[in-house]
Amino acid sequence: MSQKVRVRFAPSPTGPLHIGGVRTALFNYLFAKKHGGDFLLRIEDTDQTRYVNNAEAYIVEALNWLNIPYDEGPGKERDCGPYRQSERKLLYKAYADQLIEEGKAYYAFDTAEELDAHRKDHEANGKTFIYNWHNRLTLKNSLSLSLEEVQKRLDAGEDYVVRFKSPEGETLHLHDIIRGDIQIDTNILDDKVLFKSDGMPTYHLANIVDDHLMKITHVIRGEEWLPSLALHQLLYNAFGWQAPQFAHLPLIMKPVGKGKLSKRDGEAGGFPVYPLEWRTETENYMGYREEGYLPEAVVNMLALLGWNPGTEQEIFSLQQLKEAFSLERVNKAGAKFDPEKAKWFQHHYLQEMDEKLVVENFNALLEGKNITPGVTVAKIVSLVKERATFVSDLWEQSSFFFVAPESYDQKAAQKSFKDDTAQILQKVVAILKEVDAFSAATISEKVKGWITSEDIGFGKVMMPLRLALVGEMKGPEVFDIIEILGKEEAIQRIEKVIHFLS
RNA sequence: GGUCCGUUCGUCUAGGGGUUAGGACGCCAGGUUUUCAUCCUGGUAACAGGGGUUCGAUUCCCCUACGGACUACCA
Repeated sequence: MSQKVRVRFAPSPTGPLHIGGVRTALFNYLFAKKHGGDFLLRIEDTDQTRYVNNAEAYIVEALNWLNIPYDEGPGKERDCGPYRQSERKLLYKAYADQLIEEGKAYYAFDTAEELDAHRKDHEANGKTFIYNWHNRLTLKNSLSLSLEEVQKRLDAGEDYVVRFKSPEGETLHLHDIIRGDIQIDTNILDDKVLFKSDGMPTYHLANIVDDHLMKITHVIRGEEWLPSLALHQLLYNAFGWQAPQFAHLPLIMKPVGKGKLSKRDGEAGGFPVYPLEWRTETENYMGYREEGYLPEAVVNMLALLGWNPGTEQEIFSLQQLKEAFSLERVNKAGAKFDPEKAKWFQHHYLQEMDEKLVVENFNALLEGKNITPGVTVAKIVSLVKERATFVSDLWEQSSFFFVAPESYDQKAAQKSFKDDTAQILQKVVAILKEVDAFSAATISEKVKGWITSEDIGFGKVMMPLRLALVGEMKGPEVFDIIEILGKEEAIQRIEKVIHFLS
């Protein structure tokens, strides 16, 4: 008997989708898929003044990149479309009118300036101006004005808004899946504007009407909407509609300091706050995708920010998340974002990634540096991959394979270049020349055999050798490096040091 | 200011009337790597404070403090 689960992600196209919004979308998606339901995307563009052109495309692209596509929405029209509120504009007026007819809402003619003056006035006295039962009769609206006066203003085409008539003296019993029972005294509610003078509904009206029409069963949204829950419930009651269930997600907070995560934190902390890069003439924000994060890493990291499975498992594929997710296990308190943990997830998923794909990506990077990728790239990748968090780290870890060292790390050189170093390296060159099957194993065997028989000491050979090949004290096994470099190149690099020392 | 929501290691969190309060990230140490990193092992570190209730509270209740959101003809 239970109806099909339908949830929606309803962003406002006012700019790039913030990581907190991404998580809201993700939780909606996971909840829907867990219950075999639908995940809809609805664009809430009722504020024309804040509309940003590419924002919707950005949102869609971000969801696709993260592999959390919507079942219904712009471009995927089904029975409940259109899915942009601006395209549903005509629909809302009738609902506002219905409430007016039933005496549950009213016209208000107060100008923005007048209301502003009231607010300033109250503020000056340390009070807050609330437009509701206690003063609505003293303001300019269809409750205080005569019928004729109201009609006259309407006929004259005067600007008006429609306000909801919040009830007086009731206690509302609300329920939130995450927070439990909440009680609200309706006396503190204000008569929210439902319909604006520009002919557009406000969020509150459009949201309730659309959720009802789109048969939404669960509203999963950010905690910033919790204070509006009472109004929304009241609206459902006023229309006589069954309200969906609500779940208000905790916010994502700044890694350091106070407050919720904002775009500025990303710049300050050197980490992305947006899934995708966002560039306009005046703005330029980095994105997880462009920084080299894998979508799996971002999804996994976000899922565990505010939710946990109750077990000690931390690595989750999207499929596993769909199975494990539940709103009951979402936390109540806001979570500080931890860029370090994000990197940890990313490191994990890079290691899991198909190595062929890593090689492909790295090849592209090499081409960008005007280096022609050779057959050795696959070997190089497998040798240094484990120490990389991003594909771009691969270069940092392996550049010496492609570019011979121009100089030698001073500290290391001081330590390992001794009087007899040139002589020792001379011998190494001689050994390398003799090796026919040029593999790490045989080279290693020959060189180590020689070191042991001559009782030279490994450090005296290996350290300068590494410095000759790499230029610094880093990198994988020396003999692996020699194999990949090849006989000729390896010898050349060693001879360069010999020359440098003499 | 008002309303609502919240508070376990530095951070993300598990737990829940009697536990050596568990895990992860980070950090530190040791091991591996005759390098660096990875990796492995170990370590550091928490129940905001005060009152109740109780034989016993970190767990339940109240207050305080602190944090957060909201308080637009924005969403």
